[in-house]
Amino acid sequence: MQYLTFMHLLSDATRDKVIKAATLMHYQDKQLIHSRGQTKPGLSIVSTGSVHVGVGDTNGVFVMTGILGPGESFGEFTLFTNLPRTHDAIAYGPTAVFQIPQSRFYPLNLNDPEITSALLKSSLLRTHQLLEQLDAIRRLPLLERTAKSLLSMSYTSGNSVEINCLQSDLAATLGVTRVSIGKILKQLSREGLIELGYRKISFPDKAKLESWVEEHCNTTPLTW
Amino acid sequence: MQYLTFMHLLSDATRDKVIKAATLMHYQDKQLIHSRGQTKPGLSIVSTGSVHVGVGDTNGVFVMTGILGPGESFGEFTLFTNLPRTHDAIAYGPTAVFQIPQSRFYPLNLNDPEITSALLKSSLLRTHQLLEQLDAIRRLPLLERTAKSLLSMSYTSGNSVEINCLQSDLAATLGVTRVSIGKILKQLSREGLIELGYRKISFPDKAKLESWVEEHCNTTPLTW
DNA sequence: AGTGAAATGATAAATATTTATCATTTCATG
DNA sequence: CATGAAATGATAAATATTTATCATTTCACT
Repeated sequence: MQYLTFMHLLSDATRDKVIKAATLMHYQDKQLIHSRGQTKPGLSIVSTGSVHVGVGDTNGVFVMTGILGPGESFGEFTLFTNLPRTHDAIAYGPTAVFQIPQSRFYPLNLNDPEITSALLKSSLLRTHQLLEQLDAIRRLPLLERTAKSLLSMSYTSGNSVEINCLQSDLAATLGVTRVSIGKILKQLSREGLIELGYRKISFPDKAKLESWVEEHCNTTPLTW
Repeated sequence: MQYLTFMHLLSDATRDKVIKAATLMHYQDKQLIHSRGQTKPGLSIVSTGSVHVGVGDTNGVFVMTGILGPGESFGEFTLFTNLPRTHDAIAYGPTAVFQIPQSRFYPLNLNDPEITSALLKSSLLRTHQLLEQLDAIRRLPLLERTAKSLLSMSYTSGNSVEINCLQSDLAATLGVTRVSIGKILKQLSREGLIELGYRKISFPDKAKLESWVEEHCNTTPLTW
């Protein structure tokens, strides 16, 4: 999947042109890259590290809508609609991002149809993933959804045996309350699928969790 | 928003070329246009009528992911990835669809960068709508979510003052039961925001519905 | 080591949603 | 224009989730 990002869809020559047109910006962990309401359009591409995209709600909880890795782009929508940004983008860990303001993107795009084509493909893939996510929300009970989500988070955070996350953040991401998540997590830990810690959740037997998710979430081959 | 479909994003000249390259196919109500798993790629564009896109689940319930109206395209994913189709497409009412098989789409696309560009824009809009939907599921109660969803469906099905859809389909689309949707719809109709009919929901005062949604859903255009 | 804010654990009452069932309405059909 | 399948309306009991509270644990910081 990682090779189907915007950057990986470009030829070497075009990728070079894109990088030349960009300014490489560095961000520290938790540093804000873009925030809601900003009006300066531009294309951003993750170079190294990872970017969390979401919205900080009224209570200050960050509701995440996506995690972007190297090669993945964001900001396309503002670029093509000139509407203000309404998502926050935050660096997760030390992160570098290629920034291309609109003025520099236009000539680049006009001279190279490959860019539009790559943006189209990555947008179609993103749409596809979002459809899958929606599908999970509509068909799976909270227990299953939580397990699936935790597993997916374990992958995106370096495939480690534990993830650092607050139960309240997890609740916000899944769109339920902390109480509900608490019950679900206790249930999952009773089944030996996870272990609960302070500010972290660990996976004592990842293979077991994987097969549990496989079995209970009816992971339909909407993916490939 | 309602005129930002693939076809509406094209210039007259290019639109003519697209139509010339296409075969106009006619479908009866409920007739299958494409089904999940099919491998023959091609671009489809709704000419008249409406197309329901979704997945029939194990119980035979059709979980809808979108309603497409005149000018809207589907099948782009297969076209650009050569992967089997991930969704079923079903005609809702008498429907005509422009069909362009891959072999005829390629030369068309190569000679006219406008086509890729229009596909990109409509794909970005679709992604945008899906993000909004996800966000709505996570933060809005069912009443608000339903109103918002209905409004959005009215746009995607040609901005008409009524949409043709079963309450059970709507329920599956929102991921709740028909009983819940029934209660919510009654509530909305009591407030004069919608009118319930047999196999349809109409909007007697769209401006009122729009402002209600605006007010209650804290509707902000979401963007990456 | 002690302290305090932040996070987790736990509980009960209030709401919301589902499940299960049956009555009523609609409309295509014969 | 009568009929019956499909869709909608309606209800009660069972579950699930939220809201509101308070207790306990953890860990960074004195």
